[in-house]
Amino acid sequence: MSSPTIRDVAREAAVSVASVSRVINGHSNVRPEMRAKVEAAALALGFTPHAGARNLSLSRTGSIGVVLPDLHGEFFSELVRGMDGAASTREFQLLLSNVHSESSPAVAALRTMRGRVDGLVVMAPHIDPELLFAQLPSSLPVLLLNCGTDEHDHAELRIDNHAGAVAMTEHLIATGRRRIAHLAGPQDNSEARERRRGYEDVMRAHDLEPQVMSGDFLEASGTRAAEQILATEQRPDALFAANDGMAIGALVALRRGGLTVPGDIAVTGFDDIPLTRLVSPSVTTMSVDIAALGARAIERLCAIIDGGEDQRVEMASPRLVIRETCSGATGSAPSTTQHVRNREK
Amino acid sequence: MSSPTIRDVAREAAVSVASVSRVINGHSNVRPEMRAKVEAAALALGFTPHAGARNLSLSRTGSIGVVLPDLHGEFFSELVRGMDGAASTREFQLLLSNVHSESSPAVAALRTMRGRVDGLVVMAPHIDPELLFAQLPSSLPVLLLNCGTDEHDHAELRIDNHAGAVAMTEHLIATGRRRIAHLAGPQDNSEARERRRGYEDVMRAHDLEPQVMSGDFLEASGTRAAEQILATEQRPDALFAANDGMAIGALVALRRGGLTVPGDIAVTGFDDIPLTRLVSPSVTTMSVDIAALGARAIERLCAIIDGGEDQRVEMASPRLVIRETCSGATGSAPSTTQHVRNREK
DNA sequence: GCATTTGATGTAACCGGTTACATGAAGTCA
DNA sequence: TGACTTCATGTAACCGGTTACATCAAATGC
Repeated sequence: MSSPTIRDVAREAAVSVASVSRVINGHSNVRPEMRAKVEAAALALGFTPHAGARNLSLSRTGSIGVVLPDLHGEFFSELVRGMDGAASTREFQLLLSNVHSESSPAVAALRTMRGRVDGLVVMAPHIDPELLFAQLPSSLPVLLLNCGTDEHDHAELRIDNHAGAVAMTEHLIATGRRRIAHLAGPQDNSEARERRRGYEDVMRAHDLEPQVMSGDFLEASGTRAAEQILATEQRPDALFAANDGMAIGALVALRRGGLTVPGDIAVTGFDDIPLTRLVSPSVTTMSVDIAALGARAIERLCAIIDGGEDQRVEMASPRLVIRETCSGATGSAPSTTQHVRNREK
Repeated sequence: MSSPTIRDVAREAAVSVASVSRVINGHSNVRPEMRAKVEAAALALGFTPHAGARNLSLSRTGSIGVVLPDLHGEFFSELVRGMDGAASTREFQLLLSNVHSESSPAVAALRTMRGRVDGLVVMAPHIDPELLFAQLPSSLPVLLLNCGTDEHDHAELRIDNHAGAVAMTEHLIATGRRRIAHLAGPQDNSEARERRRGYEDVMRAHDLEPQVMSGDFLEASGTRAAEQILATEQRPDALFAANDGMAIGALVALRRGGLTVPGDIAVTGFDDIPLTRLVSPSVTTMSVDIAALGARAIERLCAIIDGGEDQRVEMASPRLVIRETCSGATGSAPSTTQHVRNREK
C-alpha cells in the first residue's frame, strides 16, 4: 500500500537507517559490500526517498514559488519558460501560484509558502506592496518582478517602462509625428503608469500636448480607442498604445474605419508579442526579452538564497523594434512579414 | 534569524504545542481565552506555520506535479491556465517540471516527486511509456495526458487525434480537394503519429495518394514545407499541417511566394490556438479546448487522489472549426475576423 | 604486544508540525 | 455527596528523512 520508508530498507538489508541514508545519498564512507546490500534492498522494496521528509530535515525544498497575476498567452509562456530553464539548471522546480485579485485571501495564500519553497519570485503589479510585504514571511528570500515600489528593501527586477516609453515617444517625434496620443493601461497598474509617465515627460519636453486615452490592456479597448479617434476631426497622427494587444485592436479598427497605417496615423505598442510581426502591417513596438527576464529573476533569487546579499533594483531596458506601423526610417533588416491590406467593403 | 516555530509560540503563550496547533487550525474545542492568548503570541512572534512540516505529518502536500514536454506559446499557457484554475479551486498548487529529453536523468527526476506532490499529471508523448512507468513511484496517483500508450493501467486523458485528423481530411475532400499533403509532426511524438495515421487512413479509403512531408511542430518547419511546395510543379491543392504553428508558418510563406489561400491551396492546422483566428486569412483547424483539457486532467487526478478509483481512458474529441484558409462551406456562424486579402504584387 | 589512530557502522536526537491518548477540572445526575 | 460524563488542555509519539556522536574493529606505531 503505502511506500516503503528508509526504515523498511534498513530492516530488509539488516543495517541501520544511517547507513541506508549514506548509500542513498552517495556518501563516500561506506564499504562496497554495504553499498551493494543496501542497493539490493532498496531495489527489492522499490524504495523512493520521500522528498518532503528530506526537505524538513535539510530545511531546503529545492523549489521556488512563482507568484503571478492572471497572465495570458505568450507573455506567460515565455516568462515561465525562461524561469524554468534557469531553475532546472540549478536543480530547482517551480511552484506556480496565481494571485488573481487583490483580495486578502489571495494575498494571504502567500503565507502558506513558508516551508514549501526556498524563495519567491513575486510579480504583482496590481497589488499594494505594503499589503504584500505584510503577508510575506520575513525570513523568505523574495525577488520582486516588476512591481511598482520605489521604497522597499527587497531585491527587485524591473522593466524600465519609463525609459521604453521615452524611447518610443522620441522615435515618433523624430519621424515627424506631432499629435501623438497615448492609449494608457489600467490606472492601478504600475507598469501602465510608468509608460504613461514616460510619454508625458517627452511630450512636455517638446512642448507638445499629451493626449491620454484610457484603456485596460485588452484588445477591445484598442478598438474603442480607434472608434473614438475616427470620430474626432482633429485626428492624432500617431497612437502609442501601452501594450501590443491594444495596439493591434486599434490598428485593425482604424483600418476598417478607412485610415491607412502608417500613412494617416502611426500605431505603436509595447512588449513585442509574437503577434506584432504576424499582423499586417507589422507593429512597431518596444521589445522585452521575456524569457531572459524570467531567467534573470530566478538567477538573482538563487543568488539571494545562496546567501549573497542583493538588495539592488535592476532595470531591464526594452529595445525599440521598428516595423511597418510607423513611417520611421526602416529598421536594420527588411521586414519578413506578409503584405496584406484592408479589403474594401 | 530563522522563523519561530510552533514551540516558540507555545512557550510565549505558556500553553502546549497541541493547543497552539488547535488554534492555528481553527479547531472548535478551544476556549476563547486560550484562542486569544495563542493568537496574540503568534502575532507577536510573527509566526507562520511551516508547510513542509505540516505536509509530513499529514502526508498530504497540497500540490500536484505537472510534467510537461517542451511546450511553447499559447498551447502551454492555455493548458497551464486551465490546470491552475481547476487546481486552485481545490486548493492545490502546481509544481512544474519540464522533461526536455528522453534522457534517463530527466525521467529519473520524476522519482524525486514522491513526498513532494500528491499526484502527477504527466504529458510525455515523446517518452517511452515503459521507461516512464518504471520510474514512477507506484503509490503516486498519476494521470496521463495524451500519451500514446494503449496497454496501461493508469488513468488517461487523451485527445482523439486520429478522429480529428479523419474529420479534417474528410472535410478537405468534401470541399473538392484531392491533392492533399500532410505536414507531419515529429516522428517520436505519438500525437503526431496518430494525426498522420488518421490522414493516411482517409486518403487510402478515398483512393487518393497520401503525401506526407516531415516537420517538427515548429513554425519554421511550416515555412520550409511551403518552400518545398512552391518549388514543385504538380502542387498540392491542400496542406493539412499537424499543428497550427506549422500551418501558420506555411500560410505566411505560401502567400509570400505568391499563392492565394484558399484559392490556390487550402491550409489547415490542428489545436486551434488563439493565433489561428488572428492571422489573415484565419486558419481552419481542429479545436481542442486546451484550457478545458487541462482543467479536466486536474479534476480527474483530484478524484483519484481522493480515493475514487478511476482507470478509464477518456477521449476528448476535437471539433472542426472552419475559417478562411479553406474554401469549404462557411461554418455555422459567420467569422468575426477582420477581412483582408493578399495584396497583388 | 599494547596504545593509538582510522574509518565504517549504529544509536538516537532533530527538523516542525499533528494528534491519540492521558489527565484533571467542571458539570450532571442519582 | 459520590459516581459518571463532558470537555479543555497537556504529554509524547509520530510523519520519514539527516547527521552528530558513540561505538567498535582493524590498521598502525612504538
